[in-house]
Amino acid sequence: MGHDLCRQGEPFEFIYAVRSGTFKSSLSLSNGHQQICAFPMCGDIIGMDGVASGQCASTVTALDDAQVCAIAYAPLVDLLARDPALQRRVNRQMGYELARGRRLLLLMGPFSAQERLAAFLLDLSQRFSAHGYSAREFNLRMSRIEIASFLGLSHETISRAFSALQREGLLHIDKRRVRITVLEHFARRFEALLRVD
Amino acid sequence: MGHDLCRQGEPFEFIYAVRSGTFKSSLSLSNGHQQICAFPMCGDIIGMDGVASGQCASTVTALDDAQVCAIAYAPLVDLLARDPALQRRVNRQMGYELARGRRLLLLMGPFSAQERLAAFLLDLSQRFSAHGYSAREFNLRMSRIEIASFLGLSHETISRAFSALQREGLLHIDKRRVRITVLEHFARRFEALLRVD
DNA sequence: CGGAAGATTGAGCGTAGTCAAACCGAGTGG
DNA sequence: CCACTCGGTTTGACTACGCTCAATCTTCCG
Repeated sequence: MGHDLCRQGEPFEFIYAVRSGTFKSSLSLSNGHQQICAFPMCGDIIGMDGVASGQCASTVTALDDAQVCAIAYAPLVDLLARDPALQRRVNRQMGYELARGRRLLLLMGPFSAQERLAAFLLDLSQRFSAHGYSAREFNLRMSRIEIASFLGLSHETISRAFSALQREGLLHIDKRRVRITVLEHFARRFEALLRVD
Repeated sequence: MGHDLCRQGEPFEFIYAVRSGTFKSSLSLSNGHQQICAFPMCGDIIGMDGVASGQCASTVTALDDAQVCAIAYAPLVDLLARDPALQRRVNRQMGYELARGRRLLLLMGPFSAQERLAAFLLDLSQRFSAHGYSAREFNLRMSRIEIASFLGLSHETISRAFSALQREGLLHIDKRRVRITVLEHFARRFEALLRVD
């Protein structure tokens, strides 16, 4: 918890398959600013973005107690050559990450603070439910500040957006506990955000 | 020119290596909004984001006369199994795309319109110069509206940002012709934007 | 108890969005 | 040749959303 799985700029050696827990991956710029660019969790692969440069492209920090499976990249490459099925799996995963990044980029465009936050919660909800947890009620592992950085907003705006969603009766928020009142309502209200075509 | 290389939702069959020309890849949402998420050009690989879902994840449109090398994906997979060097190359390219996406996401965060535009121009400049063209002077292949969509701004704001950069003497803009007055000044003024750590 | 970090809320301000008008160049057709 | 349209661009005026600064409150931990 709070520990770094890898740090931006370090030599790239491992990729990690997340088995449990939540992480944040962040980029820091030379001007001191820091931006969170993903919240990897169960089922995600961490570190693929270091393949190209040979350096870890981002710093990945655990937000809670987590378990990962570290996979040394160099042997993996050999293994891939001998196991086409595995290779296909790795390629698919990278394609998945790419597509997910695209979708996210989309969010940052012409959407209001409330819409961004709603889309973020919907995304979380879907990922939780894909792994057997409740889609309606869950604990956020990340602070308002981290959500803000991720969505390109200020943390005060995140706070206000939560309050606004609650005022509209769409969810109940208590600290980091989120309960979506009626998932169908919520999803219908914001479905256009993440659905393509 | 103006033709689609592939369309969002179509079965995924090919990836394309760009030999010349410029493209835009865009996502369209169910609410009708459209977002440009990349401007692939010479040296880039298009279509990797379809690997995971088996569908083209975005619509890719030529912005000028262009040449691409189409590579059928299914045979490529077999080939990769027999050619580890090529496989490594493909993985690197995907990692590169991933990292590039991350950097972009970063831009959408807490940066002003002028900074985003400048970063966009710097990125273009670097890509042009990497392929033997002038880093100081080039033609934009895309409209203000397309730049706006890409950067998550309105096209009027793009226009104003160009004017502002010109007023500051950093560049000269005439329709789609861009001349950066002193590349070093320009880069120093905005270097923090894309440089990590 | 005191200090620190997180969260919420308010007040004021500024940047960028929206709406609108005008201009320009390229096509098209009378 | 000129009139017309259409898409792209620029600029202005007004508005609004979100940022900044600030105060307050809670929780957590030393």
